[in-house]
Amino acid sequence: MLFFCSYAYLCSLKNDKVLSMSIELQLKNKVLEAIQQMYGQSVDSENIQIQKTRKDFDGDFTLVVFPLLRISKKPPEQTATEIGEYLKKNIDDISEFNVIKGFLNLTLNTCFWISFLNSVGQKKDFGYITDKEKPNTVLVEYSSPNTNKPLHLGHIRNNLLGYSVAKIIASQGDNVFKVNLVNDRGIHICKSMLAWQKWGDGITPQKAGKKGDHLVGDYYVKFDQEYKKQIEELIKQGLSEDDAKKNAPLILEAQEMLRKWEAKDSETIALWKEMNHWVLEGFDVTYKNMGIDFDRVYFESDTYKLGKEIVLEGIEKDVFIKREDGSVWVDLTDEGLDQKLLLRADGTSVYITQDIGTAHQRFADFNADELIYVVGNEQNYHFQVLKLIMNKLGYNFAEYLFHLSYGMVELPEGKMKSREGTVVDADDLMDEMIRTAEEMSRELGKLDEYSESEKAQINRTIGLGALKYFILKVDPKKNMTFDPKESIDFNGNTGPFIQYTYARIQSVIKKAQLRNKLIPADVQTNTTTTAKELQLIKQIYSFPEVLFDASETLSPAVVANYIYDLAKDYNQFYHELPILNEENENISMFRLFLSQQIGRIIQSGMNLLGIDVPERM
RNA sequence: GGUCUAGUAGCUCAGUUGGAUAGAGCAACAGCCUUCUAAGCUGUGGGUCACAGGUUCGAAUCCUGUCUAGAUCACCA
Repeated sequence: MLFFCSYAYLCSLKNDKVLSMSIELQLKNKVLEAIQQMYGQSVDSENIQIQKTRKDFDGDFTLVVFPLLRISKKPPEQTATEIGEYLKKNIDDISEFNVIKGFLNLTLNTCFWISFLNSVGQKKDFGYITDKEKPNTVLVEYSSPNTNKPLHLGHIRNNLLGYSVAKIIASQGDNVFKVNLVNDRGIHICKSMLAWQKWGDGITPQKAGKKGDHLVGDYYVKFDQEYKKQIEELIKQGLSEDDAKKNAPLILEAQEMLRKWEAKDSETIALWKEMNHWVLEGFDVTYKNMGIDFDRVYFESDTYKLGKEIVLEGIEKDVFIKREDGSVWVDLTDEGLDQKLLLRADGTSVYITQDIGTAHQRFADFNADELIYVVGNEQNYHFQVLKLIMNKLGYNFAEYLFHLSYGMVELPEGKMKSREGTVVDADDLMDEMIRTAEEMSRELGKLDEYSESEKAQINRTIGLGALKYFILKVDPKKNMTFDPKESIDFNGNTGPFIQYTYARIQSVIKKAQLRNKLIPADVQTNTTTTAKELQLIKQIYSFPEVLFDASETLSPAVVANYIYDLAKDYNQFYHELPILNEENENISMFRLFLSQQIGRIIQSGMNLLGIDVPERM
């Protein structure tokens, strides 16, 4: 290598994991040093703000000098200039600087950036942390469906979030286990069982030619319809609405069925097993289609009694209160909440009782350090209470329970309502997305020369990519609207746009091979570059930080938006500058290499979102 | 009523330890394919960052209050 710069030098000395952040650190230390030298004072390092220079200004990193004026006792411009001169003199990688108001913009030399790019090329999983000193064991519990109806759009958000967050956390060096807690018991399950028994006439998924979850869902709806009729009838007979709801024969029968189930009545259990089996088979198809999976599946029918003993122990510890009627409560009024029931007067468990038990069991089963629940924001209160209770019980893992609370997916006219048939079914939506991808491909004539199976594969990748990206690009905690009439876009800030960019890069790489151009393992650090190319390298530089941030905030949206920006900027580069057609061989190789690295990052980032990228489209 | 979350362009969304002139996409309009994939690129228009105060060199961002929307406060899950 002709040129020599400190980044390459440092790389040869140390493991470069640390270095990804190190230039900022180096700058920060030098600024501290400069202030000490020039103004004879030491500052809190918090006051040294190094940030990336905004696109519309010249420079790579910016020091905000306003907080330092107190010490320099000089105007902003002068302070910035003095520090700039010091840094330029003392850091080899700084090639120039400029000052605008109180902002000191520092530019690193091209050699630094190209050396960095070379180091990215050598790394297997750039941005991943592979050698964390003390990896945590993290459980991500997500999906957690009820086995009485098929999955809908809300579950899609849950599943995609859980799957992606698990991957993102794993990328930062922790051991992650994905767990599913299937809610396969309770009154709602009995409702569809009862309706099937009454009106199903022995129908099965095979006979009906229908997925099991959909078939069972039909009977859940049927129950509701018939139940409503009975309520109306009773109201006509003069009952109040409340009484009618409580005394309708159907609900009484369902309750009786639940009692039989709990008493392990063999007939009831047999029916329950059969129908649950249908549903779970259906879910497996949906999960597989969606491309998500679990390391371990729990069933509520196994776990619903857990927690009772812990609650009873809690009474002895005086953490909980037992009332005269025998019910057990926790008093959270000091924490600004209410009293909460933990065991019914008849000694049976409620929902939160079970969660106390399963939390305990999860930590024990996996020797876990953290437990993340991916659950909708309608249960914020529940998890707040759960955490407080675990805390009161003295579990030190209480502070490592996290509720990844995501917002509801709403339709333009409001919430989805299964009773009103406005639910967007997960299977239907995925199918529709794939169909739309097929139509687009056909219209654009993109896949004409490929075989049917190749076409199907690519359209699937694109259709699901559009859906997944559409959902994951939104900050999890925010509610989002989905308009079924305006189908999900394939242009602009979308999954297919990013996939297209990836396919484009692969196409260039393939063409390079055809022209016998070999992509080098690294490129010359003295290559002439444009601002656009340097900007792309700087964006690559941010990737590790983005993953770290996404992992900390449990937000795939951070990754999604980053990848979009990267793809957008790459497309500009692609349009402005020739790669293979560039006459200067060094430059051509550099651009090819840069393209390859960006392709890798797009793939890596999309992978963390659970989205595949096609080699062509 | 208490608690929590959100409110940014017509629509969907970015903007995260407070920093420079608040950004994308969609939709609308005008351009760019004999050259590496036009699912792309370029340009135009579009804003009282819900509102009012406060904190300070500086606020979409932090604090207080108000308004709006949603969630939740069950011997349901």
